Amino acid sequence: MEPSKAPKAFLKPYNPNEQEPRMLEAWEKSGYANPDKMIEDGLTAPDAPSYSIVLPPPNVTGTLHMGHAAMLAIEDILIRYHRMRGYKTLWVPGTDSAAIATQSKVETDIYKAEKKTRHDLGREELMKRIDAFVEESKATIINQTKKMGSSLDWSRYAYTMDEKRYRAVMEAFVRMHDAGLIYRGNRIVNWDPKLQTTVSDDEIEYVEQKDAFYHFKYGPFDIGTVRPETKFGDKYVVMHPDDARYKEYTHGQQIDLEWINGPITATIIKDEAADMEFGSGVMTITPAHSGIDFEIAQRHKLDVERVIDDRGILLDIAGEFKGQHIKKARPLIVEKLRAKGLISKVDENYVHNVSTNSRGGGIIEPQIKLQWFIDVNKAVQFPDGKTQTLKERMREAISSGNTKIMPERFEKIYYHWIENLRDWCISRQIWFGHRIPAWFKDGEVRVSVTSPGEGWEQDPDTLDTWFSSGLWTFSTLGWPEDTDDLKTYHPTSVLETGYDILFFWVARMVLMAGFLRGEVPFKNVYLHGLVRDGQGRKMSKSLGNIIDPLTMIEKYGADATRLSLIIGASPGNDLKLSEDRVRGYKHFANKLWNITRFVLENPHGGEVKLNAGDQKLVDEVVEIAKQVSAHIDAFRLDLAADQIYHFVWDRFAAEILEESKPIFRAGGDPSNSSGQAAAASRAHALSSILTSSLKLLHPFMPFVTEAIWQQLPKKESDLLMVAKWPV
RNA sequence: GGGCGGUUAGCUCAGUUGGUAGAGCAAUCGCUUUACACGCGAAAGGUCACAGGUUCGAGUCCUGUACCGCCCACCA
Repeated sequence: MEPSKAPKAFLKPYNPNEQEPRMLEAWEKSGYANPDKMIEDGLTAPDAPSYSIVLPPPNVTGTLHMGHAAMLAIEDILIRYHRMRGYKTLWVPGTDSAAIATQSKVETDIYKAEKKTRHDLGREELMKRIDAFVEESKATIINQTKKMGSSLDWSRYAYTMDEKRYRAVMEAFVRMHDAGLIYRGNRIVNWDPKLQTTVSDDEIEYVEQKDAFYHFKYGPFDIGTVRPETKFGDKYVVMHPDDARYKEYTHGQQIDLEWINGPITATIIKDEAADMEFGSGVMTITPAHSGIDFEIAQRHKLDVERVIDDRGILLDIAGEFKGQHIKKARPLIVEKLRAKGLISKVDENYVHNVSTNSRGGGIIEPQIKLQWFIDVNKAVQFPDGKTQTLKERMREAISSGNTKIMPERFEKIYYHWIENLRDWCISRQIWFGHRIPAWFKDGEVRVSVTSPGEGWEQDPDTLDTWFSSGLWTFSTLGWPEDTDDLKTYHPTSVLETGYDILFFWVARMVLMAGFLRGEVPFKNVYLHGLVRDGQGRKMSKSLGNIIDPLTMIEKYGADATRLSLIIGASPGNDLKLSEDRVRGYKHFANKLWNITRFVLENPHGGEVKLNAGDQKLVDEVVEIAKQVSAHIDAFRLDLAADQIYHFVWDRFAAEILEESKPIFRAGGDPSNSSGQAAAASRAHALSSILTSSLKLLHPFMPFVTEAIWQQLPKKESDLLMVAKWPV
C-alpha cells in the first residue's frame, strides 16, 4: 500500500480538545478581531463599509449558559461572515454589572457566611466585597466566552461600571434632566418591601394566587377586596356616573357609616374607572397603595393617606392594628369585621394576580415616593431637530423602517408595549450601581456630573440598571466623546438578543440613542428564541435539566455545540436542545476532517485546466455559496447551515468523492494518458470544492475548518478567518 | 380580558411566492468497500391537530374549533 500523502494529523479522528486551544491562540495572536489591524495588514479596505455588533453583555454574576452560547454562536457567524466578505467588522465585548442581581447575590453570600446584613457592613465595605466578587466572576465569563470561538475585539472590552461607561451614564442623566425629560416627583411606584427598593413596571411579574375575596358592608354599599388590611383609610366610595343602580347618590355626597375602627364619613365619587360589570359596581379606594386608586384620587383632588410603611407594617391610621405586619394583621382585621357584622360574603378560592419583583424580590406594595422619573410623554427637541416625545420617537424608529425587527411579528408587540408605557421610574435604593448625579443642600436640588461644591450631599440612590444598558451601543464606542469608532460603527448593524428582553433593553436603547445621538442604535434587531431542554422545559438548576455549554464543548467540541444551537433554530422560536443533537454535529466535524484526508491523498500538481464536467462541479459550489449568503443576509442562519451541511455530506462526500475513486484509480495507470489528465482535473476540482466548503463552513464551525486550513499545503491566506468569502 | 406562537415520521424540527411530503437523532436489516464504524448501503416509518371554504390542485391561502406554550393588562 502506498503511504498516505496527507499530513499525519488526518490519520486519527478529529479531536476538538487538541485543536481548539491552538486555533484560539492563533486567532488571538493575529489580532484580526480588531478591524484596525485588518486594515493595517491590508486585509480590509480602509473605505470598506462597516459592520458592527455590540455584544449584549452577560451579567457578571453568572457563568455561561446555553442562552449565551446561542447568542455567541449567532453573532460570531454574522461577524465572521462579514469579515470574510471584506466589511470593516467590529464585535464589541462587555459585561454587565446587573445591579440588583449582583448585590442580592453578594448580600446573600455574606449573610450565609457571616450572618451580617449590608447595614452591618456599611455602604463602602459592601461595595468592596461586590467589586471583589465581580472581578472574579468577570474572569470566568470572559474565559468561557472565548472558548466558544467568539471573535470579539477584546481591545475594546467594556464593563457597565468602568470609568468611561460611568461617565457616559452621568452625562446622559444630566442632559436628559436639563432637557426636562428627567424629573423628580412624588408618584406611586412599585415598592419591594423585601429588597427595600423601587422596581420598574417591566420587572414586575404577575403570579397567580388564591386568596379569600371578602364582601364588606360599607354603609349601604357592598364592596369587595382581597386586601382588608388596606381598607382603614378608605373614605371615598367610587361608582360609575352612568350606573343606574346608584343614580340616587350624587358626586360629593357624604354618608355616615360604621367601619373597622368606628364611625366614619364617606364621600361619594363618580368616576368612569369604576367597572359596572364587576361585583356591585361600587368600590372604595386606597390611593396610597394602588395605582388606579391614586389616579382617581388625583383626578378629584382627594386626600391620600398612607396605611402601610416601607416594611409592610401598619401605620397609625390602623388604630389598634398599628405596628402589626400586614400578613399577620389580615385575619385579625377580618375577624373584627365579622364580629361587627360587616362581612356579607366570602369567596374562599378567589384566583387573582399578585405582582412580584421578578429579580428575586418580594411581593410588590405600591407606595407613593419621591423618585426620579423619565417623562415619556413630554415633547422635547431631539439632536436631529425634531420635536417629539420619547414615546413617539420609539414608535418612529421602527415604523420608519430605520430599525427592522426580525421576526416581524415582534414589531406589533413592541408597539403595544409603547402604548401602555408610563413614566419610567429610574431611581433605586440599592447601593451597587451608578449613583444619581443629583446633589442636595438645605432643601435645594442640583443635577450635575460633579459636586456643586462644599456641603452638597449626593443622592444616595442609584440608577435602574437598564438606564445604563440603554446607552450601551454608543457608550461602548466612546460616547460622549466624538470618537472615530462612533462615526464608523454607530448605528450598529444588528442587535442580536433573546426576545425576552425586547422591552427591557431594545426599547430603551432606541430611546436613549434617539435622544442623545439623534439616531437609531441599530439597523436590525434579530431576536432569537430561548434554549430549552429536550422536552421544552426551561433549563433550571431545580429541574436538574441544565445542559452546560462547557461540558458540551469538552465532550463534542465548540463547533458541534455551535451547530446544534443554529440548525433547527428558526428566528424567534424556542429551541429544544438535547445532547444527541450535539453529538450528531461532532460527527459532521469528523466527516469534514476525513473528506480533507481523501482530497489531500490525491494531490493535484500545479495549474490544471478543468474539464467540462469538473468545471460544472466547481460551479455547483458557487451556486451553493450564493444561496448560503442569501440565507445569512436574511438572518436564516439555520437554513444556511443546513444547506452547507447537506452539500458537504450528501453531495461532496457521498457522491463527488465516490465518483472520484475510479477516476483516480484509472489515473494511476502510467500508460493511460487520458486517464491521468482526467485525474489531474478532478484532483484540482476537489481541492477547489474543499477550499470553498471550508470557507462557507468557517463562520459556523470556525475551529475544525481553521484546523484543516492550517494543514493545507497551499492556501491564499495564513488564516481561514481572514480568507475571502467565495462569492 | 386582549394579543402572539405552536400542533408535519417514535423524538427534535425544515418546508421560502400553493403543484401528489423532507432532514437529523432513534429504531430495523446488511456491510473490517483502502477518506471516515464519529462510517457505508438498504428498507421502514406521516389521512401534515380537527372541521369547513377558496382553487384544476393546500402542510402552504381564508373562516372556525380544540389542545399546548408565551406575552401583555392598575378589575377593586
